[in-house]
Amino acid sequence: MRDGAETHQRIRRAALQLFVARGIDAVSVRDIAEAAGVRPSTLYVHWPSRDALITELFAAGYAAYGKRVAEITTGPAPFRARFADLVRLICRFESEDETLFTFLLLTQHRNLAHVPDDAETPIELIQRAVAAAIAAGEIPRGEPALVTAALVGIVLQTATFHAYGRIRKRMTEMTEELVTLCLKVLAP
Amino acid sequence: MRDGAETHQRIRRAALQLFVARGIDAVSVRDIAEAAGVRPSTLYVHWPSRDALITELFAAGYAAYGKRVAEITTGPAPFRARFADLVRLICRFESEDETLFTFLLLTQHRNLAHVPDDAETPIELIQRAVAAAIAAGEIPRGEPALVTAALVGIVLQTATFHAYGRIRKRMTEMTEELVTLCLKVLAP
DNA sequence: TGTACATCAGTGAACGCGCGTTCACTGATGTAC
DNA sequence: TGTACATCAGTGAACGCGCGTTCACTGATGTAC
Repeated sequence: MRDGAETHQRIRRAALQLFVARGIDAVSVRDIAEAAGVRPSTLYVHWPSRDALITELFAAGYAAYGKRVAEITTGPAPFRARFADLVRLICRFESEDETLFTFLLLTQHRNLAHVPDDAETPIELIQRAVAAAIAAGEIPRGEPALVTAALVGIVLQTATFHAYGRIRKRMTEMTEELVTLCLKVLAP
Repeated sequence: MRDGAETHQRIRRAALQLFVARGIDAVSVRDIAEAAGVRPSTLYVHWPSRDALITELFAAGYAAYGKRVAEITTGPAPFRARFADLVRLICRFESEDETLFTFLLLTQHRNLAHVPDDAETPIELIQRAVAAAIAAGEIPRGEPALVTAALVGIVLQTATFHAYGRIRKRMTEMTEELVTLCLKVLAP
């Protein structure tokens, strides 16, 4: 009955871990409360609803992530260098908080509707940078959306394989191999 | 009260469409029944449970798909030719039944646990072919799981973009551009 | 330092609701004679 | 062709359950004097 902020964090962590392990819909308020060592009603001291907790978890992770993606994609460096940095950022982000990254990765579709309209998605930022690089002749011609899908797909599918245990190596150990693979796609 | 087989199919179709549109967990037995024009209890004439319907939908699609993937990946042609054919197969499969393909694509994680153990997943088949091609010196050296993730990621992320309306072109219109992108990854 | 009070994180018991599911039943269709 | 019966896809009403959520209450902590 004392440190509300500490309890708040404990519930967030418990919820995140359960969501990643079982999928959001398979986790009840009672499950989260039990894992956090509180009673179900305590969640309503900190959030107005189960959904608000989910949205907060997603929005918080997504905001931090999107901001750093925006800084890199809109920078002044050549496109290939920027994209290589982006891959490194994603791998670092994954290693810093694997649970949060996996949560964002596996629940992106369900939650993207909650992202404010004015905040552009990382995908949109990347696609715009790809389109600009194609227009400037920096990288080979191609449908921008398709090239973006290919680049993003290489990285996210690897992260997915990693999340499901199909790849045991840590993302940070594969960073440069991923960069190489992406640069191959961008080769003339 | 007559043609059971026709009703069976109508329920399958209704369920598939709702699952793709809203996500499996957001669709109730009552929703499916209403969309199929029957009463909820009718579903239990055709399946023992809601879960059995889901598993059947997934297993049926997955079996047909997996079989064709197995034929191509284990064929005698050079690896690059086989993989190009695989990309063409996936694009054709997507066009033949977009709803079924999207269902398999978006629910793969949830459902892969239901696939019988002796049936190898398409991913495993592809990864084994990749590993063999690397060992034979057909394609550049690299971690087989990572190369597989890159190749699969290019195709599936494109399909995901398409499923979410980010790419308007049909998959069959992008087949050869996808093949080209994948072959770039496999370039020496 | 000791007492009285305010605050507010956390609780316990209960709520209404929609869910998946059951089962005795109906009645249209196919079959036998 | 007409009648009696068997089949079985589909129904209607009801079930128990677990869910998210509410709210009056508790009691440890911080503050005022």
